[in-house]
Amino acid sequence: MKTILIADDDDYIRSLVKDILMREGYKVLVAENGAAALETLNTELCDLAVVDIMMPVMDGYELTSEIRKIYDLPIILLTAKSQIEDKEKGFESGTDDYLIKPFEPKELIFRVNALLRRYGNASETNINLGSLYINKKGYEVKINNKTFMLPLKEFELLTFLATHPNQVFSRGHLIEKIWGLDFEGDERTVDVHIKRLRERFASIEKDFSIKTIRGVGYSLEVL
Amino acid sequence: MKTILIADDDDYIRSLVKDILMREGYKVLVAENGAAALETLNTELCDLAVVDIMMPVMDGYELTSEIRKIYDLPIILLTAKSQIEDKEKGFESGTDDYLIKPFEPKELIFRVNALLRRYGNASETNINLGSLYINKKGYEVKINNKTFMLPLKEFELLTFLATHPNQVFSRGHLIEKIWGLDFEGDERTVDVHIKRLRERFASIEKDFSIKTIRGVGYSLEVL
DNA sequence: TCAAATAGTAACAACTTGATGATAACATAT
DNA sequence: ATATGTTATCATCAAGTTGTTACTATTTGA
Repeated sequence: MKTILIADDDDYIRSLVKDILMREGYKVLVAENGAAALETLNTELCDLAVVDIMMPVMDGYELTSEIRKIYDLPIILLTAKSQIEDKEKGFESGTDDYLIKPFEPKELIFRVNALLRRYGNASETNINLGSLYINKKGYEVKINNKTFMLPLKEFELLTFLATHPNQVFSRGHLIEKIWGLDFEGDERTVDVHIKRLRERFASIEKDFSIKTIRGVGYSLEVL
Repeated sequence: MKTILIADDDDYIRSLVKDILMREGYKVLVAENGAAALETLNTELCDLAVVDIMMPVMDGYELTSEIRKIYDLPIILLTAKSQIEDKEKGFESGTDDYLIKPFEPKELIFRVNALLRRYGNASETNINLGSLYINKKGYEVKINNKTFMLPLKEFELLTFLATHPNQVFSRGHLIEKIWGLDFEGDERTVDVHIKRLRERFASIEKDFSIKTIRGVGYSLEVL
């Protein structure tokens, strides 16, 4: 699921945008000002930000510039003014798109979807879990910056567990998700792959481990 | 210089858009219909396309879908209607943005600039990736300043991989992008070309390599 | 404490997959 | 026509991956 950050000091707009996007199936985080927005970005992986221009202390342009310095996610500006100057200023600070208030929900949804389709997949293709980093597109696993090459099944298993950390999955569930519904084999197969993963990472310092919940299944536990 | 393709059957709009964008410093190519647009894309490297919805024979939606099958460049739709349905249809066919006629020149410029800043590097003529340098127009590859002359297919394969470093592509995907959708041949063909590339660069010092991800595909990994 | 249930492990064999070299088809230039 | 270079295909080999089995270890609870 993709995550969208909303930065707006206006309660009404904030909850309006939140409702629209949540109904569309996005996970939404809200921030009442620029500082809070930056803090949120620092702790959560976001795929896109919706930023209001008019905010006290740090306005939308400033916030956009600040975000651009560190993060590389698409930004939509909300503006009450339709003046051309605003558009230029917005572009200069690094906006990808803007919406003029009042806007139609469909309009917001279109622009969010369009930007995300093309670009916003940071949280979908990368997993960052403490010392564990997984790049799905590159089939690459890093632990404390040491790169591991895993066989496909082990990679898929680790990736699935890491997508839902601290959650226990039965062998049946894991087989269904990774091997597919038509897999006819033994559930012990999962045990063996878990073993291989543990073995592979045995010698390295890390802040996670694959835990066995006897009688239930496995989970990737993050300390 | 970035290249923009305009597809519109209306002479007036075509030359209007052309003027606006040329004044902004872009190289502009024009096509009077969908077929001509596809042909142009086939022979020229374009960074962005501005497509009118209302065109005879092949309308803007169709053209967008066709472009999407092969190319990966941002598309802006021009529409005379502001109906929501159009927006949805446009999104489904793969549009990145749209403009409602009549539009302000500044508005067009903003959207073109915003899209190009983020995605518009298709006509980027060189790639610099550590010790690897590729000049697309000159079909020239340099590694540590040593020049290599590659056969076309090898060049295209290397260039495609280098455009998306550290990303794994299936043989099917590579064939689609380099050989085209109508290639009927064996996927093993990719293996052979990969082998030739490796062989060719085997004796030279370099900070990249073509990695095999068993069961998935290949990626150009940069150290 | 002991038996039953459950999980961990090692070794193995079947299976996939990729690398490679040879070859033929094709194109191009001489 | 001939030589040269490019490209696709195929068969074969080598290597890596995967699932199974049998056995061991651990936990649980009667």
